[in-house]
Amino acid sequence: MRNFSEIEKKWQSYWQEHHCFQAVTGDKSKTPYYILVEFPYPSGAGLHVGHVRSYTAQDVLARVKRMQGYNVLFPMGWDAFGAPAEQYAIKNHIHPKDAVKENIHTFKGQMQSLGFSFDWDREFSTTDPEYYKWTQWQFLQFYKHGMAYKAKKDVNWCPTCKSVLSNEDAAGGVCERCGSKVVQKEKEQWMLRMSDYAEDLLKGLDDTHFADRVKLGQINWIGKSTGAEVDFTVQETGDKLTVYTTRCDTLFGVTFMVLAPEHPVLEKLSSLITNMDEVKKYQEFAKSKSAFERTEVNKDKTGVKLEGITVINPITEKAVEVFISDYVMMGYGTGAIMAVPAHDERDYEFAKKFNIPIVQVIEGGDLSKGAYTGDGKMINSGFLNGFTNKKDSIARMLEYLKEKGLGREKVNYRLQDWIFSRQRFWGEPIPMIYCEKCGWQPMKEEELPLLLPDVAEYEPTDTGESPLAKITDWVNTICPCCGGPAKRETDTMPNWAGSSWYFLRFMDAHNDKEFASMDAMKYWQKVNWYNGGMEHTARHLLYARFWVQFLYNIGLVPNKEMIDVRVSHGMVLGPDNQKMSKSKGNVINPDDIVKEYGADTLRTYEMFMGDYQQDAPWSTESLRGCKRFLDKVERLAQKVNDKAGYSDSLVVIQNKTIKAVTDDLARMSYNTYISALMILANAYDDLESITKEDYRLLLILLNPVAPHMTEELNEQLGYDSICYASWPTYDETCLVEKEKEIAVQVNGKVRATIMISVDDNEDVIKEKALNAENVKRHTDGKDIVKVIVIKGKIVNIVVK
RNA sequence: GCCUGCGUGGCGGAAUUGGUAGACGCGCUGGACUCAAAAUCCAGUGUUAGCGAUAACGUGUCGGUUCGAGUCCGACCGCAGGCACCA
Repeated sequence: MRNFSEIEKKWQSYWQEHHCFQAVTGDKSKTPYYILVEFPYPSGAGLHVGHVRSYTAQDVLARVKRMQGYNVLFPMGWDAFGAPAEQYAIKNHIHPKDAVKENIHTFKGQMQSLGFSFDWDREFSTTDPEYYKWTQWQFLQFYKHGMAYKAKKDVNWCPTCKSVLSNEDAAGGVCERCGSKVVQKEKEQWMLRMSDYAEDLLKGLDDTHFADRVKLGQINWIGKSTGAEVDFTVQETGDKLTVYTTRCDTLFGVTFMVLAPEHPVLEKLSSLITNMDEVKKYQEFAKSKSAFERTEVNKDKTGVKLEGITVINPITEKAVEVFISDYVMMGYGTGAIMAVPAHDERDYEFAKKFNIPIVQVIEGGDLSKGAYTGDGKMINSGFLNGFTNKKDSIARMLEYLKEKGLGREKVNYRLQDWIFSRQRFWGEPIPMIYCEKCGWQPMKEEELPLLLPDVAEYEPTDTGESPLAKITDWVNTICPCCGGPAKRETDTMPNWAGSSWYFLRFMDAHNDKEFASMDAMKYWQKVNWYNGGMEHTARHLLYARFWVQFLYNIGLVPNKEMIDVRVSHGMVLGPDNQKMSKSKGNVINPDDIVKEYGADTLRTYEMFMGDYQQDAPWSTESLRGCKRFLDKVERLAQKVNDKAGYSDSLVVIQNKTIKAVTDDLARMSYNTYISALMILANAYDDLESITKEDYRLLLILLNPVAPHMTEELNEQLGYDSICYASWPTYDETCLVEKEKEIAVQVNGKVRATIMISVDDNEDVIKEKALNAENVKRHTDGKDIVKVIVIKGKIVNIVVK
């Protein structure tokens, strides 16, 4: 297309003026189909070629589905709260609101220049008060149903900047801004009881069609494990101390116990612990470490023995020593473990360091080299002696524990409650009020939204509180309960909040009575197809599913899972096969490509570059190849004759292409979709002339990926816009070629090819195969043992 | 360490249920058109040997199943991503 930028603008306006992509909620004449792509974070850097890849893939799907007669909902919006916008604003001395407005403008312009068929009538930003009103409203529902609570939690704290850091900003245990060592500081934070939903989130996966790798990501994150709780007794006081283990079969091998440094029982027992100073010092030491350091693997085990305390192993009734160590986490299980150094690597390391005895209870391995974690015959294990495998031993031990009341079966999840507070300005204010007299009180729902104040200062405070804390006018309010003086919560919600339900809002984006009406949600039902980045498949998806399941349980959404298919796209890497980054200087800007080659070329290339779910490097040379292909399609217009119907010689390849392309698109094989069209275009090019209908078929099949030029060429043929066309269907009977070349093998090696016709029976094919010149050379003088004929595919002759 | 994905020409990648490995595109080589260039078109292009027909080898490595393996099974090596002291 010589004037591609003009043509692209022309059709972009045409689509807008004719509302071609508007989804009408409630249209009963069509089947609804909801296609979603992750709404972007509108950063200052503008749209990335990676965005273009997933948006194009979904746009292709949306355009095909429309032609197939579906009522397609394909919306777009903005996920604009969060730290990057705040930091960008601080750095550039502008209000985050203005920064976001600017960035959205840029992003939207870029998207429109690429011709994506979004329904812009449903556009919103998570930062719009009309939207975050409902995010706040939903938080109140969590609170009212006992799902939100305040708890003391450690946060990453930079003592130099006096600021709370996200895990990303504290990566490597060092403050990103000033380079100081990050420590842990306790802060009261709002929490959502997501761990209550662990089992439902796991089971719910059965009702979805997520890609396997996505499902696995969810399963790993939830981290279900089945084991047992076993009660040990403190010898000196008789207090119960419970551990969690998945290996209760090794109870006879327990030689010590380890508690997390924060374990609450330490305070209770402090009068008995004779080296409490040392214990306190270790607790401080553990706390001074960042989450990063603490979870760093392969580091030396550290810890302190609790002098004056021993616990009784309920099975052996022997006393063992107790230690504290930071390799035991308070957040998982009971914060206490029974240590079996013979059969656990971490316990083994610890035992070696502190000279604790090691008792082998399973045969196998070489304990001078490390713990044996495999299966085997039980030894030194009382009533378990003679058991030959883990499974039976665990079952027997559990039975025994239950019988004697010493323990019980227990399921644990790694999934923890969701820390919902951020000490930031640029987020949804949490609509809670603290009154000295009445405690925490929710705001009245009718007073929502609680707007972010419009102020000049939003830099972080020295105390680690949100910048909102400085705005006394805003903070001071009255208690909704008693009417006395009270203060607002100054923390804001995390970035994940607004993105946990935005797909529901798209179903009914302008509703000012509800976050979305039940009628609208019942009409659209679910997101049929959701694409996004691999980096969001674990957390964003889990948060969104949790949010939806909660809304379902209180009767506000029609389905427990509101997303059916989830697929994650691969990254677009730089030409050097590295992740694109400014510092590497390998960033490709989509605007430059659109300007020089046109949107259709960029779209086609990004679909052609490789497997959609796999990373692929950028190549401007290959991009030019796609431009050449589109130019060739344009030149074919000169070959159009005035004959009616389709050319006879093209019927087979046309039907084959329709089938191939339709199947390819259904399985997201965009690169082979393009290649099939290249083959078709080459077949057209081989002919002297083609008919109008031949040509139009190619244009329609190509339209989803190259919508502008195909619309233009289609118009030149005198047809109505492809927006009103139907997706072509194929005729099974036209797929079979009358004549076909197949290979003939001798002992598995191809020796010749023969032409067969549809009417040939097996004997005829056999004869043709055996008579082929080169086949005879390889069979002469040999015994033919067997001739295998796979009809329409291959002949294999076995000789001796 | 665990989980997941991937290893195919000079390059990006095809091969949907085992059936002509390398579709399609890029690049490269030669040719046509042109005063010349660009664009376009034609031919060739896995490696080795041969003028050629053809032959041998060839999908990370080793082994297996099969008339037939890139595809299935077993062991291993390498790369990428995710989780990570989870008891």
